[in-house]
Amino acid sequence: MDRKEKIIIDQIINGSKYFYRNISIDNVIFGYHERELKVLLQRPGGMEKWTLPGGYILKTETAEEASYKVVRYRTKLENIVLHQFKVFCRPDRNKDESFTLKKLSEMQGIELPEDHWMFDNFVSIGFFALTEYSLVRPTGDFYMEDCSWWDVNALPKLLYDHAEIVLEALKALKQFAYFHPIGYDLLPQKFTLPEIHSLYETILNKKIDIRNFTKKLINMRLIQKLAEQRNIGAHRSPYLYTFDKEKYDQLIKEGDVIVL
Amino acid sequence: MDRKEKIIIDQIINGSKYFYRNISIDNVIFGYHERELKVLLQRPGGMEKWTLPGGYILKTETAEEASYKVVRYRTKLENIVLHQFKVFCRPDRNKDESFTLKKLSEMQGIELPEDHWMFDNFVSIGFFALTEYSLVRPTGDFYMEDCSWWDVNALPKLLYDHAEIVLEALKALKQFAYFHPIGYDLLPQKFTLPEIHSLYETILNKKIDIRNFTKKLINMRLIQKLAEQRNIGAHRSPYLYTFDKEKYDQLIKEGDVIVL
DNA sequence: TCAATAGTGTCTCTTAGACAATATCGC
DNA sequence: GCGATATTGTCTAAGAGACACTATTGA
Repeated sequence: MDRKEKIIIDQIINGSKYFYRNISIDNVIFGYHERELKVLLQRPGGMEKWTLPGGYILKTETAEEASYKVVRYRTKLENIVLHQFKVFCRPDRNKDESFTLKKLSEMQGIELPEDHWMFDNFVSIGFFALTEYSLVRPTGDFYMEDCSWWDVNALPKLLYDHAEIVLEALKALKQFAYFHPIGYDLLPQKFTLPEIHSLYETILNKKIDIRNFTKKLINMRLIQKLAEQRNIGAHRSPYLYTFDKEKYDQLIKEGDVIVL
Repeated sequence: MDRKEKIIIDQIINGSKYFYRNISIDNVIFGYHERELKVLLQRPGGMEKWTLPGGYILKTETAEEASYKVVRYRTKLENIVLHQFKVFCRPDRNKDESFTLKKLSEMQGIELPEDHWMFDNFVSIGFFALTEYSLVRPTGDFYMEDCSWWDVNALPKLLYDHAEIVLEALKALKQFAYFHPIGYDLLPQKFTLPEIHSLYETILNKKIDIRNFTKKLINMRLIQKLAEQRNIGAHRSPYLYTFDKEKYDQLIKEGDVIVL
C-alpha cells in the first residue's frame, strides 16, 4: 500500500474528522472537441456507474478551494475557471443500490461501521469548470479505474443524481454563455472562425448565422485576426484568431450581453 | 414556557439530530418602499447585532423547503419566489465574539455543552426572496425581539458575514433584474408608471429614461393600462397599470432579456 | 402663482438578422 | 473535376436611446 492509498483509506475511515459533515462538492468539467461538448467522468474500480469528480470540503478551506483541488488533480491544469452553479439537496439524493456500505467495504477490503459517514445523505455544491480539451489527458489512478471524456449527449449510467447535476450544469453554462464570453477557456489559444462558431452553436444548441456571428465578435474587438493560417488543414487554410484578453476580461467583469 | 418555546429549546439542544450538520440557510428578503430597496432583518433578544432570517435544513426536506418555511414564517406570505444565489463557505465565517456559546446559554438560561453543534462552522446556502412590502408586517416573537425592514443602503451592524451575504444578494438581484421581469413580486398589483420606473432605477442603480422605459414595457405587452386612476394623489392622478401575468410568466420561463 | 409631478412623440443611429455566391484545396 | 470548406457584403427592419415641453394639481 503506497502513501496515496494510505491517505485515501485514512480519509474513508476518519474523513468526518477533517471534512464538513453532510456536505460534498461535485464538479462538472466541460471540454469541447470536434463539435461536441464533453464532460469529464470517472469510474471507481469495481463499480458499474460513473461519477462526477467530486469530494468533500476540509474545515480549513473554502468550497472553491475544495473544488479547485479536485479539478486540478483530474485535469492537471493550473488556471481553472470555476463557477458555483447550484446546490443539490434532496432527501435520499444519494441512495443508490449500486454503491452501498457493503460494496465500499469489499472494494477497499476493510471493515466499516454501519453508521459510516459516507452513507449519510449529502448536500452537494455543484461547480462547473471550463477546460481546454486538448490540454487534458484523463487518466485513472489506483482508486479511479477509469477517467475519460464523454459527449454530454451520450452519457453512461451515472451514480446518484449526477445525471441531473450535469443537466443543471448545462443549463447554467448556456445561461452563462449568453451573457459572457466563454471561448477563452474552452478553445486552444489560436482558433478559426468556424471553430468558435460551432462551439457557440453546440453550447447554445441552436443555429447561428456564421456571417453575423463572426462579424459581431470582430466588430466588438473580442477576437483578432492573426497573420497565420492553419498550416495543416483538410481544405483551404483558414485564418487563425485569438481573443483580445483585455476586452475579454472587461466583458466578463461587466457582465455585458454577448450573443442572443 | 409555551409550546413554541419548548420546540425552540429542544431544537437548540437536540438540533443536530434533526438537521444536517454544518449546513445553514440564510434568506435575504427584499421589499420595495418609497424608492428604497429594503431587507427584512431580525434581532434576537439580548443581542446587539442583527441577522438575516435563516435556519437549518431538516434531513427530510430540501433546501428550498427549509428556506420557504423561514420566509413564510417571517412574512406571513404564501406565494414566495425564492432564488438560491450563492453558497457561503469560509473557515470561521461565523465566529463572532458578540454571539458565543456562553451568550446563548445565558440568553436561554440553559447549560450547553462545550462542543455544541451551533458553534461549529457552517456552510450557508443563500436565498433571496422578493416580497411586496405593504403585505408584510414584520413582528418579533419571543425569540426574535425585533424584526423590521432596513434600507439596503443603511444597514445596522450584522452578525457574522451577513453584510457580505446581503451584498452578494444585491448583485444577484441586479443580475436577475437585467434579464427577467421582477416587479410582480415587489409591487402592489396595481401600480403607476413612475413607480415601476423608480423600482428599476433603484435596483439597477442607474438612471433610466422613463419615456423609453415605459414605452418598452408597454410595447412588449408586459404591462397594461387600467381604466382606473389613483384616487389619492399629491398631484395629478396617475393611471394605474398591472402586469400581464401570462406574458410575465412567459418571459420568466424563456429567460429573455428585459432591460439593459 | 408656484412647485411638483404625470404624461406624451419624434428622430437618429446602431445593429440584429436575413440572405448566397465564389474561391480554394485535397482527393 | 468534384466535393468539402472558408470567406466575404448588403440590405432591411427593429429598437435603443437622446431629447423637452405641457397639463394638472395642491399648497
